[in-house]
Amino acid sequence: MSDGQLTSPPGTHDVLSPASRLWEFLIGTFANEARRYGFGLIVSPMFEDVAVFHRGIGEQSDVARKEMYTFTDRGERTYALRPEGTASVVRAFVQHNPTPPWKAWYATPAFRYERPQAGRYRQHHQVGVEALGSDDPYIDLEVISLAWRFYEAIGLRRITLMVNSMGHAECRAEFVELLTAYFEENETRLCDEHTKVWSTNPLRVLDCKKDSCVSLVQEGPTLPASLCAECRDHFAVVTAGLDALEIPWTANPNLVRGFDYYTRTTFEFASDALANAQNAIGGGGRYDRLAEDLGGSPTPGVGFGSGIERLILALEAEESPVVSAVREAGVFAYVVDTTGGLAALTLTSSLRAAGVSVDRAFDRRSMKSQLKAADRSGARWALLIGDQETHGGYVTLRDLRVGDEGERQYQVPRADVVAHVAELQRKNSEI
RNA sequence: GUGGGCGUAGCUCAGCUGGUUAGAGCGCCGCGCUGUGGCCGCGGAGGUCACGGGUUCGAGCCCCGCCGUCCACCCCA
Repeated sequence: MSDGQLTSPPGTHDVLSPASRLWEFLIGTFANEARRYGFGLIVSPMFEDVAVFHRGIGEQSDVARKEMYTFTDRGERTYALRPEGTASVVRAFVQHNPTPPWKAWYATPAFRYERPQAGRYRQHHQVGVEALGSDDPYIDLEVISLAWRFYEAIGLRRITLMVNSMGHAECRAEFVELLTAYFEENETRLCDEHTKVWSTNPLRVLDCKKDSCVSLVQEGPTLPASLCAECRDHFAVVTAGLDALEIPWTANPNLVRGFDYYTRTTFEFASDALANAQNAIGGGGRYDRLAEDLGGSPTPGVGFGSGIERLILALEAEESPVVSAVREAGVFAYVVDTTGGLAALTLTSSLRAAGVSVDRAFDRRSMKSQLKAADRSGARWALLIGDQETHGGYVTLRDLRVGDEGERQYQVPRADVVAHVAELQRKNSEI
């Protein structure tokens, strides 16, 4: 529609109910899980001084080079919409200097200017956690296990966890040196693309999918071989911990991820149900230099983020029963009032105060029409109030999911209705 | 940034080699049933055929452009 109709910008989407119920479920489940692990919610600005991201994710990263939404405000300050979650959380940590270990979770949009396609959008959404102030590998394990338990809780089954260690700054630098020397010697064996651009970010070649790069990388220096004893030990504790928690994992020495801030532990979760290239549903790692790079005192950290849109794609691809179950959940009761609407006003108010989820009709529609709306709402019960009920001082309860006409309706005194329906809802939720 | 497919009703789509009032299913509203949803029957509302040009006696259909969308590459959530 380019006929003047205003629409959402390219690569962005409106999520309406009932599809958004899945979002409520995912974010709500993540919030519960994060609280259970002792993480507190952080709400921070969706835009930051562009330096936060340049110094954070690295100026040579693809995201910083070509995908950032940068703008200048009226005060001539240069900002960028956040392309990912970690850098701004660490900026907030540096600014407020909370007592470590500091554990924060978030749910936020993230913005990247790129061509939209399956599972990739210009505005997508992530839930995630960051833990700052400890380099203990057991805190890496808290982050990874939180992610794993979260995926279990939302019903994902076909998830693969890949782990790797980048080493600390010296190991990493040494590896990059070895890699650079190796590529210089064998430049002709790189794929066409990387022959031109490999030197800006040699690590990128590691996850190139072209045959030429793949075979070259296989024969070249490896990250594990470049790790110092301390980094090797750190990684060994992480993998042993995964085994102790019975979380299946595979080592992937070529897993480097897109942001430059990673040190030591890196990991990524992929869905086996997603066939396309966008099968990563979450990932993260350790970033022991990031706080320092953003002007704070040296503070190690580890975190992870997961894309909500990707989680939904993965659940759908698995044909998870969770998807339909969550989408079909509606209100529990629906008030049908053919006496004008005042009775529905007071009854819905009392029911809601008692914790019952209830909807009603408006516009003085016919009973037939209101019942139709009740049916559509997904409500289990219709609460009928007509002239008979008003005069008799009762409400008729109609079970909308019973087929047998004789068994589906009964009357409850007006004074008892709220308690009665609240009880029905309580029993229903036990099932 | 590069390349390809597709834009017809709220949704999913049909529309023959260009031919006169543009169709279906689902959804929506109403009626059959002056107090009762889901099934059934009947009726109704809803479309400048994305947009702008062009060719033609005539364009939803052909050509050009443009926007959007989907998909692939790069890379990621």
